[in-house]
Amino acid sequence: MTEPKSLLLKTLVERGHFHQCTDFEALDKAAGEGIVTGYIGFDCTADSLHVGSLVQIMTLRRLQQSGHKPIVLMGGGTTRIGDPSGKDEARSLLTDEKIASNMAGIRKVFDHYLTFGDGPTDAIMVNNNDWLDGLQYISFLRDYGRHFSVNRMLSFDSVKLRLDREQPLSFLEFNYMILQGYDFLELRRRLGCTLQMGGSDQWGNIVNGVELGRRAAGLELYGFTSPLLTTASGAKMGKTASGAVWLNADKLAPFEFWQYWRNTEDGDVGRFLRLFTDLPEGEIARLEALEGAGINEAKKVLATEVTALAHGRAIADEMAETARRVFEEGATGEALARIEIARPDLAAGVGLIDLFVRAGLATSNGEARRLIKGNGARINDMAVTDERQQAGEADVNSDGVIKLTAGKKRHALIVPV
RNA sequence: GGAGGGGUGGCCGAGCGGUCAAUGGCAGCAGACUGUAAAUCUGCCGACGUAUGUCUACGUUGGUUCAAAUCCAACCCCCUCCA
Repeated sequence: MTEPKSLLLKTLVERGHFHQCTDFEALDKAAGEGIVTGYIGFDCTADSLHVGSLVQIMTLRRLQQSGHKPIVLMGGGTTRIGDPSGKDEARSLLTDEKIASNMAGIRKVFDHYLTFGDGPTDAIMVNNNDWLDGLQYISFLRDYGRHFSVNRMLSFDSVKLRLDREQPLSFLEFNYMILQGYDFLELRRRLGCTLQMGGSDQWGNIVNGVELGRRAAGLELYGFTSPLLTTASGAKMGKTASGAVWLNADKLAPFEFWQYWRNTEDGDVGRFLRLFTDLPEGEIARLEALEGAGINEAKKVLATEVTALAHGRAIADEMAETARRVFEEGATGEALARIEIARPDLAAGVGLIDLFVRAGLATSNGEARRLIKGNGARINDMAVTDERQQAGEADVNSDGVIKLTAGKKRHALIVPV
């Protein structure tokens, strides 16, 4: 690999997005000469995207920032099949209605990261169901199926993994890579798209598309992958107590989102700042160099910057301020989860176990009980020692709420109404 | 179609008539230590219940037995080999 000359590849390499490329020099040249249209496909398996997809989203953002045109490909059609990559077994099939509603949820995420419109470098969103749904089986097989060798397909990791583990792989799923390859060709024809990007687990699928373009239509297409993201200690990213770290505010409260980034491991701070924020390199280098407890400042910047992209600057600042009040002053903060409770109920006394469950700090009575037994539960910052303890009106503090805490970091406010 | 193997908690994976809510690992939660970090150590980790307890769970449905994740039958699904 030579030093990239184009702004696009320079940016992607510098920001840590680069893992592999089918033809680095050629893509570099193309990006230096004109607008490159590139796409990344997204599954519609959930009604939001989570941080696992954030590298991909940011890759599209970098593409646009570098003066090129991003396409968000919604896998409306391919989701009806299910990508076998990285899956031990077949996912259950989703209904078409579910896919449609998932797609609507995902669309909202992208508005925060890309500028959509009709201009030359404006982002557009397309759905591969538009062309996959109407495919004629026989003619499709004759035109494109002949370019795929089963011998080769069997050697792909996504397939091999299943076979090696003696896990079933249905013919339906086996076709996924063919259709994804076909998507690329179709996007080239419809929109002049010459670049497909994705996570490194998509390498095989992407290469298929590039090769199909060459074999079936003599086209020169490029593939580019980003590293799969794990934390410095090797864990997969994106999990919290309450589940995946979603990018939609209605799936994960912005405060939790901010907290997720605030709790980044030390060794990841620099890498994440490059990947997930727009901060200039100099600023990142400065933050990254902080040592010991000082690195916490960098984590706050990281959390606020990432939240600003996902939820807007105003909300991000509010979350930073809430966190400061809650953690550094021990106060209650506006943005904590608020759960309402009827005043008469409260007057009669409510069991704390019940309250923790209602507040979402425990998923079952048993879990709340365990939390209390393990000294992890607090009410208004006082440890709860008796699981039969009740909360009453006397527990409402000067802010007019009852503050519940689970562990050190999870808080909720009970508001009498 | 034939022969053999298999389906266990979020995942991996033991158990192969009672002592099984089910060993162990991963993931998760809490406590200690810290910096709202990592690593480490400790405890917890199906639901309900203050609790001796009750209920639900080992592919599905029946059966044998005082007693079944464990035995039997049928069915469903998967894998391997043969045709």
